[in-house]
Amino acid sequence: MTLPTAATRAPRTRQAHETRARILDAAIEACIELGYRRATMREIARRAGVSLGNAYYYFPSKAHLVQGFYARCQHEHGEACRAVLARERSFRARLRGVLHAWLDVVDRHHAFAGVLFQTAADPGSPLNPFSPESAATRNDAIALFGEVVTGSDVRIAPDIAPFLPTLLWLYFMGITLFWIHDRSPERRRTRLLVARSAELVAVLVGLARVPALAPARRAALRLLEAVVTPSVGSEESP
Amino acid sequence: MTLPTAATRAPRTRQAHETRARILDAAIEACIELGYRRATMREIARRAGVSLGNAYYYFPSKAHLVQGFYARCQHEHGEACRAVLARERSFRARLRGVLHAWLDVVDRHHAFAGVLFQTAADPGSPLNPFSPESAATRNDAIALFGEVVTGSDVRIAPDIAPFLPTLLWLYFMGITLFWIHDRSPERRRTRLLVARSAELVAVLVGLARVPALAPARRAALRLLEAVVTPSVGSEESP
DNA sequence: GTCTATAACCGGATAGAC
DNA sequence: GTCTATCCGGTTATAGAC
Repeated sequence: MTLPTAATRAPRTRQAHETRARILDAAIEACIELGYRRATMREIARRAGVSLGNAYYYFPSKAHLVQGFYARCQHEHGEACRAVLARERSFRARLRGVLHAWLDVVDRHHAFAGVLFQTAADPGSPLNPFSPESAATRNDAIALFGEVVTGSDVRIAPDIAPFLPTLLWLYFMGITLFWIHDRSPERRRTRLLVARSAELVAVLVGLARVPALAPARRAALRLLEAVVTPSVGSEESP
Repeated sequence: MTLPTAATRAPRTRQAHETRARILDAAIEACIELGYRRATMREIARRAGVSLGNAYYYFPSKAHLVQGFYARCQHEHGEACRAVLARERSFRARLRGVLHAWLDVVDRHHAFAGVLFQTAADPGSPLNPFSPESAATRNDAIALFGEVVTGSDVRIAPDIAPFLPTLLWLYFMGITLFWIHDRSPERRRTRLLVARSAELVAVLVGLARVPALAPARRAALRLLEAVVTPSVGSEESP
């Protein structure tokens, strides 16, 4: 999470690197403690023991600063998934496990996730999951869903296979979107959505190999070819 | 588009109503002309010939002001759809037509749609399509998709039918999200997405009635029951 | 009680000195 | 690389006019 990003100034000296890390840590801490709004740039700078201007020297905007927080969550998620993927063999269980692990990581930050997502929704923002700036992060996530598939016991229709990791990642984005808007106690609705939609996805992936469903598969493939570029090195397109 | 909303102060006198309309018109004009960012509240107030504070008397935030713009687009879309729905009978053509009509209406505003959407993405924003404040707007849109279904020649599986309008509306939201991020010339990718995904949706709706697919339909229904409240008076839930 | 205005406040972002 | 001073725009407080 202290890794320099294309969009932020890479520290040249050892001391600079530490300053940058201190600012980022202060930002994450302040966000958790105060929420996004009250974690003002001034407050973050104060906690880091630097001036406001100095914080902006390292991070061109508040959004860039928050990107570090997201990266940390994704890192934690990756760790949590290792156990799941080592344990489960069925596609459905692997998919469910990975999604629930995500909720386990992010749920305690639900309160300010909305504002965070708001920043991410701007096509011009570096936090935007479709942006070039977040390509590395995105590809890691897509690769994770690749593992969900390859390590499992399902047989995938070969023409669908190259699109599946990206598709699952898009599905994951959808779940996250639902979670952000979920106001049920402890986000139980999202948990329910995960359980039931993972079930459905598993059924659909199985059905894709049934010969009688060729017309539907053809329609789906034509859609995918038009709009999703296949893995690996994959990337959602617009 | 000058209709008072729950979230904005309803004008009591005739003169107040005109002032409110003037502010809204100025806002829309400024947004189109200058883009969202440069359409500052001060500039909008200046164009409307009122003070800054007065603008805030009628619209509690810039987001509320922009909601009027969205409402105008939706109104235009409704008009454009009348011709489509009168002309087309096939489900696929009706769906495609309604979606293309939407793109026809909004595409010229693509440049600042991103920032607009950013406001809409905040769960706390009145522009948020899932918010209580936008229930009226949302229900109108869902009703439109109800018309797409009922006026068409398809037979819908009866257990799916009550969910279909809301599902199509969610699909429509997804298309809009894609459009916002679409950087291809003239948003051709979105047009392609509409054509191919409408095809797929039509095929799937047809398949829902095939008896051999009962397991998939059951999984889908369990998902819908958990997470989507059925029409009419429908509302996506969280 | 309904409307309008002026003067702040606050926080993200920038300029430019050291 | 670090600072101070400043800009700019969304938002709020509040006083007065109808």
